[in-house]
Amino acid sequence: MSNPKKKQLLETGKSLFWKYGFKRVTIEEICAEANVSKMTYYKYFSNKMELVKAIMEKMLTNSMEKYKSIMNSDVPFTEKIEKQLQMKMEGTMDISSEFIDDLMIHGEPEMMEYMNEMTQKVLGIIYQDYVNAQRRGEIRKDVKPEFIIYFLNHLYDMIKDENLLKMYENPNEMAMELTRFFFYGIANRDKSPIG
Amino acid sequence: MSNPKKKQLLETGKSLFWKYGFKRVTIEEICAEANVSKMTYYKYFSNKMELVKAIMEKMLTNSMEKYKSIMNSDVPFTEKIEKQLQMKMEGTMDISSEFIDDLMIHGEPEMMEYMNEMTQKVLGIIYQDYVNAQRRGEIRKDVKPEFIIYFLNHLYDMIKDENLLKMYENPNEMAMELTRFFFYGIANRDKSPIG
DNA sequence: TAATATTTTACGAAAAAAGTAAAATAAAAC
DNA sequence: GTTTTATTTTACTTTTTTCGTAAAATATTA
Repeated sequence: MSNPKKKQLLETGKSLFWKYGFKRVTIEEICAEANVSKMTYYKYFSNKMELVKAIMEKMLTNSMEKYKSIMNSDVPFTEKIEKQLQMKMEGTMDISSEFIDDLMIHGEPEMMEYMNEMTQKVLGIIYQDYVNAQRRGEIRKDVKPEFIIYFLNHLYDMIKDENLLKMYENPNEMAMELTRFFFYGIANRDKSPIG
Repeated sequence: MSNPKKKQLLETGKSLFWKYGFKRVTIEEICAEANVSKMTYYKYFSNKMELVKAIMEKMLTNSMEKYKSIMNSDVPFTEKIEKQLQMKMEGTMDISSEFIDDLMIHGEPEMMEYMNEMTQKVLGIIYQDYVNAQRRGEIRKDVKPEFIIYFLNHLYDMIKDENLLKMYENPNEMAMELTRFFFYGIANRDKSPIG
């Protein structure tokens, strides 16, 4: 990041959004905390959502970078999955529940659209990874790649399902469960057909 | 608490205030979360501050009850102090930092006044305890009771001092330090003149 | 059924936040 | 040291949110 003022805004924004969710945080509050004037804020971001997006984007970029480095490493597929479950879900992708609440439950239409774009983008990359994995015989050959995409899309819907969310202590736990299910099905993991 | 609706409001209010501080929480939000209509809210509390006060009062009552039960127990004075340091400061008196921030830094004049009233009330009780303790020889005889009050009042001011606050990880830690200092001075605790 | 409590709807008033323009300062580049 | 560029300050208008209330509808209890 070249600009120090912009960087300050991104960092302060993130820390405040993480604590309170972005609905409760005002632009002026961010500016005050970041020691940046409101005018300068509007120079870089035309409104609050743009800052949210920028923060998301940055986070996603970091996240994807780590994801790729795992996927490109030379270890068995299952091991890659393990690493991702541990790292990506709870580590790098550490979205606070306050943030998720604002994002999902209080779903601003503009934000939802942006989220979908992002998701599609990410899915595209993940999709290719799974196609490759399939070619190398790392996952079952009799699974249609289309089904993978379909299911991943539904995973996204499930995350928004409050009834499902209730079953877990926090969104993270739910995400872990869904991902585990996605890769291993309900079969005993030790006897998984993947290997 | 007789009324279930009122109770709901107090509980939901507390949990939301504790998380976000009362500035960020709206009355309608509390109502929605508590499954109480806005009209019913205004039946019991004429505005947001009244709810805050009620919550504070309840908390303070519980707190004072425990305080008294310790002070009336038949153990050495130092032991009482120890118990209070442990329990009252971090346990029962568990005011969240978000709440304190709203209370102190963004000091609403109305709220400050209320806090002062409360403090005076509490100080009165504590003062008597110290007078009694002094009579029984549990604390130094050459300390003026007036000084105790004076210092306790200043303790309150110190808590508001941002520069002092910065020195500690959280307000609780600072409060502990101040209280310890108040009772033991800077002398080595094992060789304390109190006993 | 009558009396009471609670919610819904709908609204106007007040307060807070968003967003903008122009002048004043500060920082950097020349 | 002057000019350019970036940032802040001030002071405002507009928009949005929140507050608080009234009256009618619904639910609860006696």
